[in-house]
Amino acid sequence: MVGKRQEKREALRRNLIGAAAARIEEGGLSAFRARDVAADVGCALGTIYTVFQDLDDLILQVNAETLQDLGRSLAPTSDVETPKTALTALAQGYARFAAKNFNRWNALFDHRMADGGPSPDWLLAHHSTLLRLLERHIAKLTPGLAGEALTLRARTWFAAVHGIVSISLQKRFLGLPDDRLMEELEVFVGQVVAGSGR
Amino acid sequence: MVGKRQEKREALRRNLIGAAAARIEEGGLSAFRARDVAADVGCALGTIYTVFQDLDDLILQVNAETLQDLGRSLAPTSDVETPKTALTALAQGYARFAAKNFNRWNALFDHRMADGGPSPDWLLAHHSTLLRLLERHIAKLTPGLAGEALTLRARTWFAAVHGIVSISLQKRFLGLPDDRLMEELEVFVGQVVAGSGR
DNA sequence: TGTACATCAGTGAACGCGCGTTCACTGATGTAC
DNA sequence: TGTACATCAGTGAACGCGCGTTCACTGATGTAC
Repeated sequence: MVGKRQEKREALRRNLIGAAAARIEEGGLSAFRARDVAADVGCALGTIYTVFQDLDDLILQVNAETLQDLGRSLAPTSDVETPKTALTALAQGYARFAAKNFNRWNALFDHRMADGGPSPDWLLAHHSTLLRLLERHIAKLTPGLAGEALTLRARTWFAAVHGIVSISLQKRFLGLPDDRLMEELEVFVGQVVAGSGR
Repeated sequence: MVGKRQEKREALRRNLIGAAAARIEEGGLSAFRARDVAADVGCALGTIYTVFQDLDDLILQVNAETLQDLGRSLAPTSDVETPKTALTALAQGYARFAAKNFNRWNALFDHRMADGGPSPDWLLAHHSTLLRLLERHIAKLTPGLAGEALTLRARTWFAAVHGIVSISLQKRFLGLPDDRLMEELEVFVGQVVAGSGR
């Protein structure tokens, strides 16, 4: 049976990604070690390198999964709502996901390619998918906007919300208090929506 | 002369911070090495540790300087302008500073305390000073807002602008194209200002 | 079904390098008389 | 002003550790006949 080997391989791969995700969530990217993942999965250190090119590769796989999880947790934003309701729900859903999966979510932004180059295309595609969730509602809000300009506006919108969530959650310096975050997001979205009607 | 020793000491300290800032600006925090700084200044490796507690300490000093530079470059925002003009100028000024001092600016947010703890108070104080630049104009915009609530709103405002600038400049994934950043900031500030009039 | 051989997933000790930090030392600067 | 001594800034070779990655090996799985 040829398929059995492949099945085992695939299971190993999933286990490694799962263990890596758990480790990243536990201690953040900076405390992430190949040896820990191997120990968690119960395989030899070298085994990781028979499945992934290097540690960076493994981290990218984890990030891809995180993006998919994020997408799933934002999905129930249907068309029937007003743009304001929908955009508020998306912003707050993003904040909730970030808070619940803090270190994995951070890894999305902390991780830099070893050569300093851009992320691989397949990862960028995940991002675009998520941005399209926003575009729908922003288009309703500002009917004149379409194509390139709409995509750009969605990016700006995401970036602003991300900034608010990000500064709030890494309490390092000027963090917003946690309990106020949801409130601030609602006010913020309300302001931008109110100011967009032209 | 006792003062002469202290003078030399102070000069060495400034040289080290200057060289460190240059190195950070050149290659980013992740490529920052004690040996490089020592070589640039022309002193021994160990000398760094006679002036600073450890490398972290030196990095914090560089960050403090960066914050001061940022403050200076934003300062010419006088009271006579409308809130919209002033807030647009501040947002675009922030973007300009970030673009010109990209790696030093990044270091402000990339750097984590070794023990995972918060930044020292004297560094937080620098942040607060900068936030006060915003408060002035936001207060004019929304007269009902004061005290704690005003500070919070200023933080949210800063975080949103920071997010837009940050996602744009680290081109990694969904970066806004550089030349559109200033434009997007203007539109964005316009929207929030328009939506704040209550 | 059984035997001999080939392939390849998985192993883990060892390599190699980078780099922050230390510490015994030295030479310059300051003090006492 | 000059000499002897004390202090302390500055030195840089060496330490120590962490950790990603490799590679010669082994044992399990699959194939041929």
